[in-house]
Amino acid sequence: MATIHDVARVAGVSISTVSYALSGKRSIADSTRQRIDDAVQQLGYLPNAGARMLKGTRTNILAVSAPLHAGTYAPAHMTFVLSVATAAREYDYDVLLLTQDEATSGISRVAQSSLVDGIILLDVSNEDPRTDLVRRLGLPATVVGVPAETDGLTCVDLDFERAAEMCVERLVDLGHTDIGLLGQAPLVYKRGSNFPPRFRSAFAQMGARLGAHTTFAPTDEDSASVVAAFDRISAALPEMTALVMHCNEPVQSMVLEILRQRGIRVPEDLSIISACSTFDTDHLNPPLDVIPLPADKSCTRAIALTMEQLAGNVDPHVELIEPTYVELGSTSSVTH
Amino acid sequence: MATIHDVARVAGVSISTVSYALSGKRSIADSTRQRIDDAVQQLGYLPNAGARMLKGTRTNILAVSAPLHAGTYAPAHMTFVLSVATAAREYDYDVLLLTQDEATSGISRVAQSSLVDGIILLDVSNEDPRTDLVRRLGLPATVVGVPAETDGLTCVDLDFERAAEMCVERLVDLGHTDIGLLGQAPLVYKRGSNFPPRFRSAFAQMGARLGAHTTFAPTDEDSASVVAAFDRISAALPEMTALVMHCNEPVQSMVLEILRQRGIRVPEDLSIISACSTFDTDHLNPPLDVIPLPADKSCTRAIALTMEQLAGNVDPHVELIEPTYVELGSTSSVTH
DNA sequence: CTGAAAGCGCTTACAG
DNA sequence: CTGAAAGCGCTTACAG
Repeated sequence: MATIHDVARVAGVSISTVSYALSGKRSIADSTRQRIDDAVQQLGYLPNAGARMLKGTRTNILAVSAPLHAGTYAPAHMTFVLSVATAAREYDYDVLLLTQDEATSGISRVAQSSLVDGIILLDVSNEDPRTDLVRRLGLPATVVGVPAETDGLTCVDLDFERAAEMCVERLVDLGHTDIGLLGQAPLVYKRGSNFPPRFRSAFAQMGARLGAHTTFAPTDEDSASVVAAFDRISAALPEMTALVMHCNEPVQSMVLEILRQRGIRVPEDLSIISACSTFDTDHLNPPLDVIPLPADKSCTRAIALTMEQLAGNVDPHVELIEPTYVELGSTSSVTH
Repeated sequence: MATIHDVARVAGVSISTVSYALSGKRSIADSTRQRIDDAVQQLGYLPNAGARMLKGTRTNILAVSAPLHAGTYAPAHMTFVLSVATAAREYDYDVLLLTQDEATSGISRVAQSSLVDGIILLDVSNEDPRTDLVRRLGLPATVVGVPAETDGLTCVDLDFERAAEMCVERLVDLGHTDIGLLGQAPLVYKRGSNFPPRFRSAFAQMGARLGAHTTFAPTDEDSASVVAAFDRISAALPEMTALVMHCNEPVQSMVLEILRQRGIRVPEDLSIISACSTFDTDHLNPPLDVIPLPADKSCTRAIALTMEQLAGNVDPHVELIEPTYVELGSTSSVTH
């Protein structure tokens, strides 16, 4: 690989001039800059990453801690990881992947060996050991999600409470009074995962406030569980005219299949909203009204907040992204 | 962060002794080693990554190039990325994630800046620009998959041809003579993706060799497409008694749903084999005989082969993993 | 068994 | 506008 010395030799200048020309940290004569640029081009020169790191300024690497919890929907998870990587590149940062057990233990390792400048935590639960770790290490970090204790942390997430409220408000506006909520895997609620319970309780509270009857059932991803959960909701709410689904895409498909089999029409017999889906719902049959979970927006923001911290602007806070409602025709007013 | 100088001071030795004690590259008096270990422990010392890189030996980072092609099943893709990361850690390597457009362009960048010691290519297609890139750069690399031209490359993959043959052999052994093959998304075959056509043609050839009638249909992931594809196969093969599914898990579920609706029993009316599934099929209803696509095995092997190259043993070749057949009761002999 | 010193490839005061 | 030099934190011949 070409070094800065090679470039300097070819351009006929000193290495410090090359360095300054590349960083733009002091003015360079046009002719000199031209010769340096040519030499860089000709040699395919790129500064040695190790040397840059060693000089102490920046490694230009971010760690992304991405444990894959049971019950987490892999495609959604993947979307977040990819979004982080893509957003990081906008700031000339690369992303180091910490998964499985290393998702926690790797944090100290990469921090203490000065391999990374900061870290992004994905899929945090309420009591997540990783939050204490980043607090203690004091390295720039942003949490995607909202753990139980946010003191000293920078967090960004969709406003799940608001999303739940928007669902209930819309349906009540349309005249619905009996509204079901189909949730994620039971395990997800038990594990102390954060956003599903947040959504669930905001949903129940808003229902109570607006005088609607609501009920909730979690479900695993297999079709037997989905049928059982749907039946539980129907039994608890015999007059149900609307269903909010805060569950993974395969489960949403299965529900639509069940409705088809039973001759329940959407939205004539049942209004449906897909809440916080990572993926488009317009290829579903029928397409579903949706409040998207904007992975790219969360991750872009998470990276921006981390860059802020790297610039020295440390200001721990929780940033909630306002949900948007997308109408695709799966809700209608109740016809008595 | 503590440096090697801090450790040396606390232990009362020189930095070279610390370095040798840590690397084990020369013998150290027990008492000295003890004091060094204590100091390391006490200070939480970990060698600076940049300094290690700069010394030129190793960065201990591997890049994983993981473009997410349209039509690629994200959970499967995710499994491969995670498996690579986990396998790399066994050799004390971290993984840098290159995705999207950077999956290709990032390769030169990280290689030329000496950020990584080697690279793993995921999801390669027949004519993949990344293969030429790694050939040209000459850096240690392993391809998971088999591109059209493998000269000078180290590749590892499941033996898809053999897997297809095993499916046909087993079914013919059981007396089946009319066997359908449900494939992946049409796009996948058009794009020049590698393993789906490999599977498909080996399937057809083995069918012809053993005197079975076979037919093939690709399908997208939505239920309308799946129904259409299944109907096409049924129409082409009215006497069909066996179906091989080389498609994503959601599609497999949909097929089983179709069969249920139509009263087609598995395996009494139709024997089914799930080919090259990344995930378990035992939660399906019914569980399906399967030839698993062993992501962990491929990735573990890919990492091992890359480590070999790093050790100087460069020996480009294609390594095919022997498929295994797992019986779960979804196939039976034909009863005339 | 241990230490002093060179050098990896950069960045950035310090000098002119 | 440009250059010579120190130093980041290691590893590894070279010496003893």
